[in-house]
Amino acid sequence: MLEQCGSESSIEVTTDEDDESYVPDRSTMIMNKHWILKRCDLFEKLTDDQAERLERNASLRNFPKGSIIYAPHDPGRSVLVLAEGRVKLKGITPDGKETIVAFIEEGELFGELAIVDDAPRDEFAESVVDSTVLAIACETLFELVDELPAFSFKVTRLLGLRRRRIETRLRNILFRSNRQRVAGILLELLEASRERTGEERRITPRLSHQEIAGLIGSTRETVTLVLGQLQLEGLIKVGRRSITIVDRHGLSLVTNS
Amino acid sequence: MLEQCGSESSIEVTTDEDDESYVPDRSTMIMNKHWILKRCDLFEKLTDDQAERLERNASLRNFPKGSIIYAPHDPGRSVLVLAEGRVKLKGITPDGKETIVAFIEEGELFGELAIVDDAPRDEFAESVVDSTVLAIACETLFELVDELPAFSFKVTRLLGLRRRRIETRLRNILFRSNRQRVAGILLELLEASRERTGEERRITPRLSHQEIAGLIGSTRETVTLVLGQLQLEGLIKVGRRSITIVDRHGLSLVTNS
DNA sequence: ACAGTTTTGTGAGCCGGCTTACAAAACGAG
DNA sequence: CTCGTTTTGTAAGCCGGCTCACAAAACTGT
Repeated sequence: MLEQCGSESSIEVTTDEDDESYVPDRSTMIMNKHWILKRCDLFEKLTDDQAERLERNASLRNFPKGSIIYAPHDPGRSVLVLAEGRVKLKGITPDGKETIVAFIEEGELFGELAIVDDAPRDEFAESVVDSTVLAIACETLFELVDELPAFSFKVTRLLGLRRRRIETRLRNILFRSNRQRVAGILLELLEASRERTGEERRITPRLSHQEIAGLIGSTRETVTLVLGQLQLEGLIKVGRRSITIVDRHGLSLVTNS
Repeated sequence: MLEQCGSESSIEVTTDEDDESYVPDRSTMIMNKHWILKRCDLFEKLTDDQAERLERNASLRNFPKGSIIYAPHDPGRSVLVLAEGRVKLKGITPDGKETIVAFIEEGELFGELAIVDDAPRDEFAESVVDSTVLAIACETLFELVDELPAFSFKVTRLLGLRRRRIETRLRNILFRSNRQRVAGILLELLEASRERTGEERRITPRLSHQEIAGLIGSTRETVTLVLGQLQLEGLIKVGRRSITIVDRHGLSLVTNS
């Protein structure tokens, strides 16, 4: 369990060239920085000139499944874009349980609090599958913010939206039973899911019961139990790392007990 | 308990003139909009021209102790500055318990997620003492953001810092015992406190045990109990609505059990 | 197909914290 | 000073959820 690999691999922008960890496998061969930037909606509206400047100060790295991209107390002078894979932002409690803050999907930004100040990171970023990450130096972003007000606003918006989400999550956890928490997190995850099968919709970041427990501050066993109940009640369908919401409205009734 | 007054009083900017709720009592007599803006560090660097434009599109209102400034599902087209008093941002669980998101002190901004999009509010803002609030229309802020990049960055920074704080709070609640939560929230509140008595420091927003419970998702009785224990152990001193941290380091040991 | 790993299922037992129920302080207003 | 309100203190009893302990699937790589 929890093979906690040492935090020897802090990701920070150095120069463009000496990217020793660049491994030209099937995916990164095809992928270039420009293509990655265009795929991230924060950067899609940039001019070619601006994009190019960004690329010059960005470095691409590969992270095998389960490796730590950054850890608490790491400097945090770059903002990261997930080019491929999936990343888990988490904390570790003193007794070793992992509290999951968020999942990052392809094309999404993370570690963006580095923009705010130069405080160290206060969470782990771990690749849950083989991932490739683009690191952009904060200074480069500052230049962009200065000359492009629209871009600045997009950043503000991103921070704001994520804050709203996490505040909702906090309210959905305080004072609520485990049953309510599970129903709540399922609905929350459903928002971010696009996959649909007819009327029913499946939670797209395929999660284990252990991970769900990490999201709501519960245990694996209890989550298994609650999911079982919800299935019996015909609200959801569960499979291995797969949850399909059958009765969305019924679930929202459960959250609000 | 919880006298839930109806949400008849949504605060939104109308015009400057017809401010029917303007009551020129001892405090608002002295206070003018300009003075209020200058006191909020977000606006302190504005030119006189900009400040004046802001004032024209801002409206001042008084809220007696315990009134609702805005409620969930309210439009949310303004950003608010607390000129005087204290405001509590909270949610209400289905069974009537209040989950406190944050306290707002004089000179601080709140309801600022209106900048991000025009989604309705998703929390209550309640004045815990008689308060006067300045409402600024979002459109006015947008103009400012466009022409003043530095201002834009300040907003981003504000959102980012608050997000970091709330993420920390989430991690400090998940998987943690009530004892750990109390110790954690005390340290968190201490950060925002300036009041000091020699070596010891007092939590400045004077909180009741009930409110502390609302912050960490616990009950009043349990909080009373835990605070009693912590006092016995010589880590803190408790009085009526008053908590003084004696052994800060000892407390941080408690949080990380 | 086989061995090892990951994920899920299930149950007994225990405990922290919630509930309920009072009561004593401490405070504020008149 | 007195009455009403707010805040805090305390304790018995109960229960949701955690712990611990296995075991059966389901998936992975070889």
